[in-house]
Amino acid sequence: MAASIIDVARRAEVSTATVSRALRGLPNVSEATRERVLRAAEELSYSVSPQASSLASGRTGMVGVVLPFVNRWFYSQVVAGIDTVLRANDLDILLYNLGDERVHQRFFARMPLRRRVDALIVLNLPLSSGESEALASLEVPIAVLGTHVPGCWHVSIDNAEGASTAVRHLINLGHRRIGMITGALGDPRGFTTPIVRQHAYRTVLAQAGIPYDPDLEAPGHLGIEEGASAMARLLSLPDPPTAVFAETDQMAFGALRTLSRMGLRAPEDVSVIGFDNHETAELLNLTTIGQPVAHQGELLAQQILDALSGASEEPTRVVVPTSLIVRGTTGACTRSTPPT
Amino acid sequence: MAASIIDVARRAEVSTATVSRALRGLPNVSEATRERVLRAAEELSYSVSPQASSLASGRTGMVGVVLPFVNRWFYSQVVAGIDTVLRANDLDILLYNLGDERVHQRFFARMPLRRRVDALIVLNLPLSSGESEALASLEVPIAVLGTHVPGCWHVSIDNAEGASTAVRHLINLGHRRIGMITGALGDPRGFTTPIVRQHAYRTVLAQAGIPYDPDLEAPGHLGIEEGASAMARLLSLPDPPTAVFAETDQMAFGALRTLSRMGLRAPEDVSVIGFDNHETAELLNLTTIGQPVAHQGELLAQQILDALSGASEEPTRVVVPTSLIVRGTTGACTRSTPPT
DNA sequence: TTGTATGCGTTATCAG
DNA sequence: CTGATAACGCATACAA
Repeated sequence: MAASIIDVARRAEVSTATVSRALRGLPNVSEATRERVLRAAEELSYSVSPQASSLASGRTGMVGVVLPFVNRWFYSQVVAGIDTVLRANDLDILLYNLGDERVHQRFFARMPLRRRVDALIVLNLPLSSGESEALASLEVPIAVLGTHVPGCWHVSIDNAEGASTAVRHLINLGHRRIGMITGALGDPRGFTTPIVRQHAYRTVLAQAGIPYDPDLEAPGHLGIEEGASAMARLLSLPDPPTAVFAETDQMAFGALRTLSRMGLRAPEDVSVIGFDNHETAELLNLTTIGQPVAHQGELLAQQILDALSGASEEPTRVVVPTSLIVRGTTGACTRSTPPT
Repeated sequence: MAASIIDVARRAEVSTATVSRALRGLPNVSEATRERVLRAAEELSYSVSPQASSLASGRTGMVGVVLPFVNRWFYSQVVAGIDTVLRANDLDILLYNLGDERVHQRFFARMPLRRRVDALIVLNLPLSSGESEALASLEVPIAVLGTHVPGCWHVSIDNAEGASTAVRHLINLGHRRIGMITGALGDPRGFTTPIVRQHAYRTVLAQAGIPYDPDLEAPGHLGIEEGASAMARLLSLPDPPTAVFAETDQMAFGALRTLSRMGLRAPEDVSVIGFDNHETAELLNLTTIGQPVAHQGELLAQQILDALSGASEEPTRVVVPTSLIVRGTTGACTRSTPPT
């Protein structure tokens, strides 16, 4: 049996209260007794029971991290960022991977982290209002990545800005016939990012006086395969685009694969730009919109720390900048546009 | 304040013991009272306090997952596999990312999951004997991926077999001058996988009667960049290899990049084979040795369930098969070998 | 089948 | 600065 606080108290010849204080570094303990307690604890290789401690103090020392896909590059990167900061403050991560729709349902039905965590970090999950309320009912600070939820701390990138930059980059290169490979627009859970990026695409084209052509929007549903087939569809148009903006790098990868399989090259035949700066983007020399991924995780964790320490009363919102990363898949338009 | 078991007991007009039994589905409760209890709990939106429950029962409902890098494809994939199985059994994942050496040290110094978890899953972490003992002292079932630890459950692939298959594939294609890009051999923590794969490479060459040439072994230290420079070194040899086995797909990616930047092609100029079947391997058409990644996570989780349920007394070991996945980067040797 | 009573290991509130 | 003691919320052995 592991030693308990009582054993330590006996050995140090003090009360359990004093042991508790000494071990937690509270101020009102004389150096002499603190020494004695620490030694006794050491000798018994004592460690506090988190459960008992939580039960008595109300704090759990754990932060729940809820996300849709642990196994995707973006999310695993964010988790790593969160971990860095939380670990340094002795907070543990309780992971909830809600990729599967049924798991998602079950999660909100049973609320397994009720009373389990001191705070919550939610990554890019579209939440119904009922679900938001359910989370709020946990009465712990919540930091959200992506979607904004009232009363929550918030970190995100400016998707409209990033997407606009991407499309403008293509326009600046002389392209006028610009396609977009969109993704996850039809997902029943209603992720908002795809919508925002698509809207920016349309807006920038309109601002540039380029007429809207629905054929140039190829829905892809995320994923490499989907990006590939979307690109194939664009290329089969009577008047195919000279440049393509893919909503995510993943889809851009698929687009590039289609190009190379058809014997076409980027940017000579078609310029391609993605979004995310996925780790593979550099490998494939893909021009893209970069966002600091792990850093967003660190920011979320920092917000949690602020909330927990009471350093900041009001939840803050921080928008991190994206940046255009020009690599080899975008170039000047060489084909002329058709007559309007 | 959240409702406690006492509130439920009062409302259902039974004792707290009965509430506890009814809620956990224990057999010796009449249907009528169970109904009443469930209803009362529902009306009060009651949920048990995990801390109190743990304290009283000794079980925590959590499994610790300790790994070196959450943000790498391989590990995030394994975690997803683990999550699938554990989640289905209402076990939570407590994540410990020990990538940083200092974090690693601190982890073993403080053993933060002592009393926190019912079981432990360790992914590919090379452990000193002291560290193994420290984990064993937690007195919970442990499942280990990769390295074998006495007394622990165990899942792994046959690295020697896989690497041998890779090298034999090249030999069968007529290659005799075969290089290897090795990785992480010098890591102070002493991962064993690199050593095993390298050993297999040497053994197979010897068996084929191909003389050993140390120049053909290019240390790369994992990572795309390292793979790229390792390949550059191999190509700069007076008598460069006609085929290269990269210890991991990541390093193979770097090798491919070097080739394409130098205007060379795979397999026409140099055949390249990797190991892992990383998600990007298909995209780059890389021939590789595939291993079921998420599945290994599921197996680990299943072992933990077996251990926890007492279904199996003795820890089991399972070795999952690898498979040669032939894609486009390996082909018949066209260049003749030099005179021995 | 149900209730009673005790223990689980701390923290925190008082009093000293 | 230190000690006694009441929570904390539940599980379980035992009794009924």
